[in-house]
Amino acid sequence: MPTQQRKILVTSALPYANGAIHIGHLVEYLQTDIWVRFQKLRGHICTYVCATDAHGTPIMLKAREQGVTPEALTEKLSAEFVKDFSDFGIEFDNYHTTHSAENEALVGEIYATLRASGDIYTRTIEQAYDEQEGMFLPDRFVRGTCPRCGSEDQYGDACEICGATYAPSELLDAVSVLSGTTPVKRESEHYFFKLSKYEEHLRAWIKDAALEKNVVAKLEEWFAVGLQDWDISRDAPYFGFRIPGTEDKYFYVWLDAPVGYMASFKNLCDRDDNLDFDDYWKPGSDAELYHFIGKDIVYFHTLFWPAVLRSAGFRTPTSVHTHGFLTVGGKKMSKSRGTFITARTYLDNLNPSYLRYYYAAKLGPTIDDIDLNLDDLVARVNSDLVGKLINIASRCAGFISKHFDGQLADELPDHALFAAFADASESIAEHYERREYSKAMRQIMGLADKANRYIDDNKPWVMVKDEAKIAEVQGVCTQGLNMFRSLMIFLSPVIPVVAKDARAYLREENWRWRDASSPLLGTVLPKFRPLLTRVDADQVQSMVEQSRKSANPGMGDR
RNA sequence: GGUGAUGUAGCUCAGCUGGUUAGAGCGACGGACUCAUAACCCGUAGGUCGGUGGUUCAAGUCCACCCUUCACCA
Repeated sequence: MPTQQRKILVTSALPYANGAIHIGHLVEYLQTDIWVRFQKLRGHICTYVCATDAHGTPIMLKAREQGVTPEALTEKLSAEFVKDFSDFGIEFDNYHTTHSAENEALVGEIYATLRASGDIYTRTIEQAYDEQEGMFLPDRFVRGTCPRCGSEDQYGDACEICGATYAPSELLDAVSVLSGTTPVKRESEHYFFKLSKYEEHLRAWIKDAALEKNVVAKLEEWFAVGLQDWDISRDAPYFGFRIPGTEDKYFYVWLDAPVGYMASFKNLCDRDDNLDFDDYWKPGSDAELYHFIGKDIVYFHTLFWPAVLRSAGFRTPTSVHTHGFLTVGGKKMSKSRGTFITARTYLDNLNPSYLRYYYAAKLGPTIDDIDLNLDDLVARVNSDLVGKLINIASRCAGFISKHFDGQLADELPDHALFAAFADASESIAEHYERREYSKAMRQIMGLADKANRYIDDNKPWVMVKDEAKIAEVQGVCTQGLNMFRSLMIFLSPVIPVVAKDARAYLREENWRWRDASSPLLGTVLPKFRPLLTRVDADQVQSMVEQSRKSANPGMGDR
């Protein structure tokens, strides 16, 4: 049992407002949501905040392309994000945006402190400039021929064919993606953050944070090369916050994005009397702070962010939890294969509980990629969730309602068996705590097998025909339903909606983790209704078809 | 290209610091049961642990090279 109540602040990476949420994004939000729900179930004070990442050149250009303001674009997408997340049962305590008053104030405050500490300096750099559009071009907005292998139409930062990295100016026949004109080199003054100054602090922090070993290995590489100072400014036109004291310089989106974590929390604190911003963010805070992220943004969260926090006089994160990418059928998500599945397309076809369970069954604490195999999803959900777990309740419920007016026995016939479930609770909790969800799921399903075996061994359908043994049927089914109940409590962070329905069936108000260790007795239960239906492979197929069509709208025309 | 990962039964994955006949779940096959959303229970088969070479009394487990897949290179 938890010895004392912890204060925990958790974040997921902020979704970037230039496209829809897809099943790859969901790995992270589901991983985080499960962890947060688990902590709350354990009785800790756990706060989960997120926000829309609303700034930067891609958003500015996308808005321009659609003929709307960036504010309007990001607000529209934010609303979609919120709906998608909520329909997947992802329960934020607050969802905000980086384009907010709180964020602007915090970024300004942090910048002022950084400057005062002497951690900011300016330097003139040369960059690709589009004269027709009148703006500097991010590397990705310049395309041309790779100087090494000669592949055409490559991005300005790296060649997708041979993997070479270079500056946009090295590309042959470079053109601006925006205007199609040839970019010129132009000088501009940029603001830099002295990251190199924090190398020692970062090394110490990395040790304390106990980062995953592959993450540490990657960081070691970066240290070996030497930390470069960080360019935190961009020239106008740019959608973001203007740097105080300048006319046409803006904070780079990656500076204000992580500050968005703080801003979202601040926004929540302002209307929740039980939460105090400083209590969580001042140095020496006794609260825990965790960022869940994907492995693509390790750099920003394990180097820049802790260094900026340190320089700005805030506490640093307790740890950063990094996950891998999602592949579908062993390959990258692909629009033409129909495996680029948006959250909405999934929801239009399948129950979110399926995906929540499937991800949980595959997730561990490492940065390894996880694979979504659609046939495997069908098999696994049907077998584990419906075939064994819910089946326990389903096969006991009928006897209880038919022969005992729905009433559970007052005593369990097999205390030792129930104790085995209670005893497993700490080990399962440990797995959740360490984000070893796949291990937790395996252990839970092992117990489900045990429960089914118990029912099979005791054969209530045989006893029920024998007058002398009919009382035993009530006991056996009460035992069965209690095992089911404990397992549903263990699984409630993963499949909250199913758990809620199960709880309603059992006529209980709410569940805490420790409730799994004490049986429910004597209650009169309502008629049992199926808690989850099997996945139909046809539904999966139609989801894939739909994804393929919406990704290639013209293909059906011919 | 450099760096770091990854590759174990049809599928999805466990295998800690090298040590008896390599494990699980699902699927397949056989049997049993009929309470349950054709679910559940018992049993069987199935792997030269990516490849080659090496270190060792002993290697999925260490080393080298090659191949697959993936990420990072700010």
